[in-house]
Order: sequence, then structure tokens, then C-alpha cells
Amino acid sequence: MRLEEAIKQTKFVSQQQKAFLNLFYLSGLMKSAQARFFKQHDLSPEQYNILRILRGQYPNPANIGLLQDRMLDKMSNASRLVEKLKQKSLLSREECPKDRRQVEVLITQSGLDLLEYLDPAIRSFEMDFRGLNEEELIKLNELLDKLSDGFELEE
Amino acid sequence: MRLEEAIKQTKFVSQQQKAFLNLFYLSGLMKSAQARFFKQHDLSPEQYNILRILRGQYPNPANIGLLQDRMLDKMSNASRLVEKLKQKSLLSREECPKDRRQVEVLITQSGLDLLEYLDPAIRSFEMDFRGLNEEELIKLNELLDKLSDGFELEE
DNA sequence: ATTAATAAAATGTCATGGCAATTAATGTAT
DNA sequence: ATACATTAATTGCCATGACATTTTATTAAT
Repeated sequence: MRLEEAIKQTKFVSQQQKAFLNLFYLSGLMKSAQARFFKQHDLSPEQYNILRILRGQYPNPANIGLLQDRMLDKMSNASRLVEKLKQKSLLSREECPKDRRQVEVLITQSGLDLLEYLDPAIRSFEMDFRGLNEEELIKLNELLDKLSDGFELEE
Repeated sequence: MRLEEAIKQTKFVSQQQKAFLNLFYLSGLMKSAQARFFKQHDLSPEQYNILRILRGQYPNPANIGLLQDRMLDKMSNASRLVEKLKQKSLLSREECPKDRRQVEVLITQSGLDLLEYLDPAIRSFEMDFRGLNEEELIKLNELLDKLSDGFELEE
């Protein structure tokens, strides 16, 4: 469903305003679709994000700071997410011998298995972008990149 | 800051995947910038959304259902947001005489004053899209619309 | 070597989002 | 007219996000 229909508003004061609302709206749609999907597997999108990063590092461990650095949402609490995932045995967390302030987080085999199991569904999820052809996707990424550039100062 | 730099990842399996992450990433940037702005005025973005809708209806009242319908995020709890705004005297809430299940929510003068006071800042906020020219904005909206169309089934 | 500064992670608090359950009022069917 | 279904709004619960504070370990300064 498109923005106009969703918020019952057909006129916008500018293309800027519409783009602004449109981005929020679409990201909300995506976010809730994503949350619904992960919930079936007793994961949150943020937890999945952590596991993905850990798989990327595997077989090296990651510390909390590295996770926070690479997460899409920097503000989510990596410590607590790691704790949740540990309870599900999807990762291990151990004190780092070199620097006991730090912690070594490593994805477990069952974590790797879960990711592998989810992979096809994730790919088909990203296919929700099938509405756009390759050229359009490239254009979209280009436009989004330009916009992200505008946020350098304030973050 | 761009996606690649933010998540320290330069390669993506597809343009789809990158677009997916890019959208999440940018909307997150926008969301936190927006939240930071509204916080200065002791409002949340959702509370502001409610006030905007009420101004659109003014001088007619709105009921909770109508607010929920028009909100960007359908799932936020309109009842509770209205209660918060009432405590700040930015709106009034009264039992509807025609149907006592419903409620008549009306923006107050001080609510209208606040919105008017915020208007210029909001407009300049939307100007954060100034990185794109008119043609690019139209293209972006077109692409976002196409993508939103893909979500009809599941929402 | 002791003290202060910095750094990493964990914890506490509060607002919000996502849903389920509840309450109260209205509509509908027999 | 009474019982049942539906609708509107509120409330409660739990997970998450945002942010400040605390704890513990390491590094730097004198």
C-alpha cells in the first residue's frame, strides 16, 4: 500500500516532504515485515544483525565494541543482545585474556546452522525489492547514498 | 555518513541487499535526528504526528480511530499518545455525545501555537533532502512508491 | 608506585512499540 | 426485549531503544 493511501493524504507541500514521509513509511513497512518474519524463529532483527556480523568474523571472535560499530542501529544495546543470544546458545561470550575489560563473542555451531537455515528465506525477503529492476535499484542506492551524505554532521 | 562507512562493509551480495540495508540505515539516521529535534520541545515524533493530523482536521475533532488511520506508524498507541498530549494541554479529549464509545480529540490553541512555532524548523528539517534536486526527488518518490506497492499483501 | 584518566562492558531507568486482553457502548438477530 | 456480536477505546505486559551511570580493567602521569 502506498503512502497516500496509508495516511489518507494526497497532497504534499513539496517533493521533499513527500520523500521524507515516504522513506519513513516504507522503512516502517519493511521493519514490521522483518520483525514478523524473525519472530517466527524467536529472533529480533537486531539479534539477527549480531549473528550476521559474527558469521562475518568467524572463526575470529568479536568484542562488543566491534559489534556496536557494525550494527545497523548503533544505539541498540549490544551487551544485552549478546546476553539474549547466549541464553539461546547461539553464541558464546568469554573474557578476553589479553584485556580483561573486553569480551570475546563467538558464534556457535548452532548459531551458524540457524543462519544457514534462514539464508534462503532472507534472500527471498530481499527479493521484496523485486518491484525494481537492476537499473532502478542502482539509482535508488545512489539517491540514498546522496541523502546519507547529508547527515554527516549531526551523527 | 554512508552505509558502507557506517557498517564497515563494502561489498553486498546484490543491489537488492544493499538497497534494503540502505533504506533501513537512512531511515534510522532520519529517525534519530528527528527524535533529537523534537526532544528539545518535549515532544516525540509520534506525538508531533498526532498534532499534525489534528491541525489538519481543525476545527473538527478526531476520534482515536481516525488518528490511528492516518498515523505514519499505525501500531503506535494513539490512546496513550493522546493522553500524553492532553497532560501538556496541547489537545482536549471529550466523550462523543453521539456515540459514547468514541472520543472527540481536538487540538487546543496552545497546540496550534506550538505547531506554528515549529513550522519553520520542520521545513528546514525536510530541507535535509536538499542533497537531491527536484528531478531526483521525484525519481526517489517514484521508486519508493513502487516498493511500497510490493507490501500490499502482508500488511 | 600510587593516583588519576581513559576505555570496555554492564546495568538501571524511562519512554515507546507490539500485541493481547479488557471494558464499555452500540448494533443485530430472533 | 434479551442475548449475542461487533466496535471503540483503554489497559497491561514484555521487548526494545535511548541514554546515563556504574563497575572493572588498563594506561598515563608524576
